[in-house]
Amino acid sequence: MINILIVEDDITIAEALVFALENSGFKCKWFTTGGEALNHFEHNDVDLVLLDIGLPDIDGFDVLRIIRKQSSTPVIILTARGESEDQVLALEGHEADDYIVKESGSDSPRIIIAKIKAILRRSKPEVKKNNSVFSFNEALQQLSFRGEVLTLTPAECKILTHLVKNPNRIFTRQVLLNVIHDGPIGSDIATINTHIKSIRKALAKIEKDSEYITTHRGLGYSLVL
Amino acid sequence: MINILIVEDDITIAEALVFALENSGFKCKWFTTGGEALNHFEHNDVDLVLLDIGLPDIDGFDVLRIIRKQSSTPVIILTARGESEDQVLALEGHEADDYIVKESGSDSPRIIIAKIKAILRRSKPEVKKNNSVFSFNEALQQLSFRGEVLTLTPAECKILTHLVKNPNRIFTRQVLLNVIHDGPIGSDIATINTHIKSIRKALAKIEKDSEYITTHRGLGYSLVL
DNA sequence: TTTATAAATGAAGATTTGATGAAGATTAAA
DNA sequence: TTTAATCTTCATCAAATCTTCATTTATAAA
Repeated sequence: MINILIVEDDITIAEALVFALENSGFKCKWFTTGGEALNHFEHNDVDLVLLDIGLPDIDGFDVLRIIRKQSSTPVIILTARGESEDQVLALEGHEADDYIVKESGSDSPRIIIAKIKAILRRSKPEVKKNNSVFSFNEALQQLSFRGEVLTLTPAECKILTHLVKNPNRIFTRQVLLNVIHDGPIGSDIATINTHIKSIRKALAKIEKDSEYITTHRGLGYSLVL
Repeated sequence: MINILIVEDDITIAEALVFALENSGFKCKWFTTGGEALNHFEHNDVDLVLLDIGLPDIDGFDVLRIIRKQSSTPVIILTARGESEDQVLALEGHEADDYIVKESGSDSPRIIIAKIKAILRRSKPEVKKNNSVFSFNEALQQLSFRGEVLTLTPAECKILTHLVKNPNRIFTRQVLLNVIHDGPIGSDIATINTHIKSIRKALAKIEKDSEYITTHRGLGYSLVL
């Protein structure tokens, strides 16, 4: 689930954005003032910010600066057509990741979504997750726990990655088995027990008695975060 | 030194770009055809590509696809005003990092440079650093390791060059096979095992037990720097 | 508390994957 | 054409990993 924070005081534009983004599977939070937006940003998990420059209370660039002080979350500036100076300022100031010119054209939402995807692709996943205990290095396909790289076998890594990406959800052994094997290969369900054991052992090597992986008797396993 | 590869058949635009970029401290290589550009890309250290879509020989998107096959080097699409479809295509296809609309306005170069800086900031900095262990002599097409020239066969050199240019990333044997062969020639995947063996042997001749090339069981190989 | 069931554990066997060395095939050079 | 270099294939070995299973421990219900 990717969370997008929208800061925009024009209701028409904001609602169009929210509509388009939620249709594309993003989760949106929309605020009309910089103050509310900053408050939300500081207390929630935000993956990307769409920021209008002309806000009623604070200057958009100040919002950007305050965000940058505490995080490297990608910020895309929303700017009205022709405000070229703003664009250059935001990008040159080593602050914004991109800008989008607000247009009424029908392609506009598609371009915005495409840009968001392009930027999220670039931004490092472990930076995005603020206080995450687990982090995943996409390039090396490595999971880290409390900053330390876990030495896991491929099957163990697949299981734990799945749990990390879907925390606080119970998965049956059958589902976890499917996570390991692409096809419908029939292995004994109990295999998962052994894998879970190994994963717990790997976690314990870094932090003893960490009970991140919970057993749900008769159901399966979950990762509590 | 940041190397930028420009692919643009319009001489006026290209020269303006080169002028602006070199004035900002970037080093530019300019080609008018996709073929020449790809050839240069495959044999040199390129940090970012500015790619025009309307090329005389190959379609710009094909160039982009071929680049993506072998590397994650940032690519910015250059597009003429109004070609909105192109923009969406390039970004949605999970390929380009951004696009720029070519304009004659005086702000245009400033925006381009600002965008380049913004993207380079996002793209992994570790790719550029720590490369003192390996160095590439462009003129002689030779790789050196700890100052000593490596005696490698062409295939081995291509593989290792690719790993050196993209360190700390896992490449499947299939991808590394594509690096050797331009076309889709079908060789046994296991061939790569043998090449890797030879490369390791060549490295060991200079530094024993250097574990630069890591095996990722079930996935592929990576170069750790 | 007792009992039945589920899960944890440890170890052994089966399977998969990669490393290695050598031989054959292909290509390029003399 | 001959020769040398290089690429590819293949068989074998070693190691990592996956799976199974018997045993012990924990849990929940009667």
